[in-house]
Amino acid sequence: MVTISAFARTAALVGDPARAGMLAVLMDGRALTASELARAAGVTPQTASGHLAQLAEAGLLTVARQGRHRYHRLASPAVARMLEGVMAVAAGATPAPARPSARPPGPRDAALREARTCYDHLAGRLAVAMADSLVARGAVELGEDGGALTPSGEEFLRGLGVDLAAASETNRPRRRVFCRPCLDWSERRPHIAGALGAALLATCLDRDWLRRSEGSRAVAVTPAGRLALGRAFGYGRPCACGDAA
Amino acid sequence: MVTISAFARTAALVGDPARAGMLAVLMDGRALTASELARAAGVTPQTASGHLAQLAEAGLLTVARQGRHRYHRLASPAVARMLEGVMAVAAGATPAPARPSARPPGPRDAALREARTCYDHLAGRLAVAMADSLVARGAVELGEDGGALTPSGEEFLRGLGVDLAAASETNRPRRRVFCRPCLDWSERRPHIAGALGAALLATCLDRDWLRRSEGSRAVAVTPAGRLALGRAFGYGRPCACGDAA
DNA sequence: CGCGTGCTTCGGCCCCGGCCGAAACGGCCG
DNA sequence: CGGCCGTTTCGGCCGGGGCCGAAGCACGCG
Repeated sequence: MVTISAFARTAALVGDPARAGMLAVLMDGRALTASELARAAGVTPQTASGHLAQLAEAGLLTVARQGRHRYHRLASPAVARMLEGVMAVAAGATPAPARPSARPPGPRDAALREARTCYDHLAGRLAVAMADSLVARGAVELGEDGGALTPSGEEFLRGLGVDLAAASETNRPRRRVFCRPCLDWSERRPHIAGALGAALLATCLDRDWLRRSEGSRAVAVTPAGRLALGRAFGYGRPCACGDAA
Repeated sequence: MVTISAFARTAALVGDPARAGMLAVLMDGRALTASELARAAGVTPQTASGHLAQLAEAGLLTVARQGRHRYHRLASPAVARMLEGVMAVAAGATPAPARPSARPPGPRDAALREARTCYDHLAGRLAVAMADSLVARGAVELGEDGGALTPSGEEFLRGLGVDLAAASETNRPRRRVFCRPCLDWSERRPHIAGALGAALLATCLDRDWLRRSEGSRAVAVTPAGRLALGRAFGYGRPCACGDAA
């Protein structure tokens, strides 16, 4: 039985601005050092240290000591899902009441909105466009609570070089159960998460269609990627994805 | 773009013990009055009123005025999913460090562990047994991130009188996308949520196999239910479900 | 071996936010 | 109309917890 106090404690850990900032940065699935996280959260190292100790103690983070650095990462996909859930609610909640002090979207934010990693899969305009394209061609079916890869989708993705067998291995079940919608907080529309989303991202990185940026969750589309993603998903064409959908 | 502050604010709303208690009670999907929620959270009505105002303002709750009562309920399935996510992390996090002051499981807790509602579907030992049985007979496939109803499962459930067409209507997509695992925080094993889970609960209530208890999330198994659920899912038999699975 | 660096611990400050008592508001009933 | 009850608003109290400066460890390197 989960006590109310443990329940509240877990949420409260996410509810502090400094800790929330750290967790948001860790959402891309990478492991970061305490100092990097301190900078990301805008606090001094000693404050960050306290926060990280709490998060680790509660099982939200795992730490790996390596030399004199300590690398922190999200402890499990369950933690990432929880954070996604909070983000989805936060996105749908207050439609920006009045915060003109918040910086207007800068160039770096633009890159993030275009394409970024979200724990272990892609997010941003590119990811939403891919999801739209896959749904439009009948390759996947997406609901609010789950999704499925159709036989024709299986064939299509195999043709693209996506390693579906490896994707299945990371999950128990046999087929069609590794597809899950994840509400994109910049686009406010779903993209594909789960093992299938991870496999898609892995494929894009393997084939050098996308490259991670240093020190950011943004990913850049290479020229080869622009060609391949354009052909496969209509990415980059004026209006392949339905704005009115 | 979801700002870090909105993200943290949302989590912080869940992170207060009094609000967490209210939200946990509302997880069964029912609408409750402010006084009921105050009692559930163990605070005075005026304190509860403040909390409820915050939750409504942030879009976590919707309120419906009815006479001199105000009924509060979770604003959307997204909110329920977020709370589920937090519960799952809280359950996996601290394996009861040392809290002997917490009451030992009483008879009421026993009923809750046996069978209860979880937003719009079943949870507890019964729900886990149903999920196990459905997986064992190949009716559904459950992964960590999603699930699917197989054709044979579709037939089996239709034979039980589950209204799959109505279940589909509540979700956009055409088929097989309304099945989702939900980690049971008393059993620590997955049960079936999503539209399919809701349809199963609706069927059990319709056929009077289960009855809601007044003022609690617990549900009671009727004699007819014991028979029907035993036949359909092996519920009640000594070891029909695999403990070693 | 001693310095620099990454990280943690300790102590004290201070503010945010939850809590309740008292009182006002509004619908309902007798 | 008067009393009642569910709910809200206001004001003041108070405690938990975040924050930082300073100091203490641990690790690696020259």
